[in-house]
Amino acid sequence: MHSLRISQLAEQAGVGIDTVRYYERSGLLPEPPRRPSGYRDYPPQSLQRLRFIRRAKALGFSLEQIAGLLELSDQRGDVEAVKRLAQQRLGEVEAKLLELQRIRDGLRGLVKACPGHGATEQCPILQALSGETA
Amino acid sequence: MHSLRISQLAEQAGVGIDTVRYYERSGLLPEPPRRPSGYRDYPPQSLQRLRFIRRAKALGFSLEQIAGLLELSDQRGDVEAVKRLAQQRLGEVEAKLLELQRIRDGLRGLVKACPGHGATEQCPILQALSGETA
DNA sequence: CTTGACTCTGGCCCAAAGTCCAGGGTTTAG
DNA sequence: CTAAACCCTGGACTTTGGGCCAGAGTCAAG
Repeated sequence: MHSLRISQLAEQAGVGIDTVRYYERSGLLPEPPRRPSGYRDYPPQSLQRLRFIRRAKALGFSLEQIAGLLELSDQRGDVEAVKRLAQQRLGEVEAKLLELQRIRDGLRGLVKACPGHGATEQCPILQALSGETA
Repeated sequence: MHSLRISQLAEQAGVGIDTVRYYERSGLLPEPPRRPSGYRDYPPQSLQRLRFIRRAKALGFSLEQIAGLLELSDQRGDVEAVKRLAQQRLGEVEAKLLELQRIRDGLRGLVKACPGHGATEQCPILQALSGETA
C-alpha cells in the first residue's frame, strides 16, 4: 500500500506532475527518497501535504504563506516560536474571515433585496466593502 | 470637491498609478472622461470602486472574479440574471468561508494546545485540512 | 515664459505559479 | 526483447498583476 510514484501522487492530490516537482523545488514538499533508478518514491503522507497545499491555495494563501503554515506543523521543538507564528497566522485568517463575511452579507442582502423583479437600485455590495480598514 | 486626477485617485485608494491604468485596460474600472488635454478625470465613485477591488483582492479573489462581483453592482435591469449571478457568487463565498473557518479552528487548536512549552506533537492543522471536499 | 511636477501612450520587464517540451533512461506487458 | 507508458533533468514558455521607463504634451508658480 505504501509508496506512490509521482503520477499517482499527483493524480490523487488533484494537481499536475509538474506542479509536484515545482513544489519540491520550492521547498514546500520535502524531497522524497529515490529508487535506484532515480524515480521519486513518495510516502503516503505526501498526499496529505499536497492536499493541504491545494486547499490553502484555493483560499488565497500564497505558496510562501503556505510554507509558513506548513512550518508550524513540521516544527517539533521551539514551541515558543511555533506558537507565535500560529498566533500571527490566526490573526490574519480572522481578519480575512471578517472581510469575507462582509462580502457574504452584501451578497445575501442583494439576493434578498432582489425578489426576481423590481429595481436593483443601490446594490449593497459596494457599501459592504467601502468600509475603512485601509 | 469633484473629479480627481489619476495620481490623487491612486493615492487615496492606496494603489499605484499604473495599477489604475491597468484596471482600466482590463475593464475593471470604466474609462473616465478626459479633459481636453487628454488627462483622465475621475468621478469620486471611482475611489469606492478601486477600494473595493483592493479589498477583494486581499481576500484572494482574482481580478476576473472581482469583475464578476462588480458586474452585479453595475447591472441595472435584467434583475433575474443579476439574482442568479449573485446567488452563484454567494455560494462561492460561503464555501470559502467554510474552508477559512476550518483553518482558523485548526490554528486556534494549535495555539491552545500549545501552552508555550511542551511537545507540539500532533499538530492539528494538518488534520484540520485533510478533510474531504475534494 | 520658463521650470518643475504631472499626464499621456506604448512598450519592455518582473515575480509567482505553474506548463510544456526535448532528449534520454526505466519498467512492464505481451 | 521490444513497444508503450513512465520517469528524469534542464530549460523555455505562459498567465496574472502589475512596475518602470522614454518621449512628448500639459499645467501651475514664480
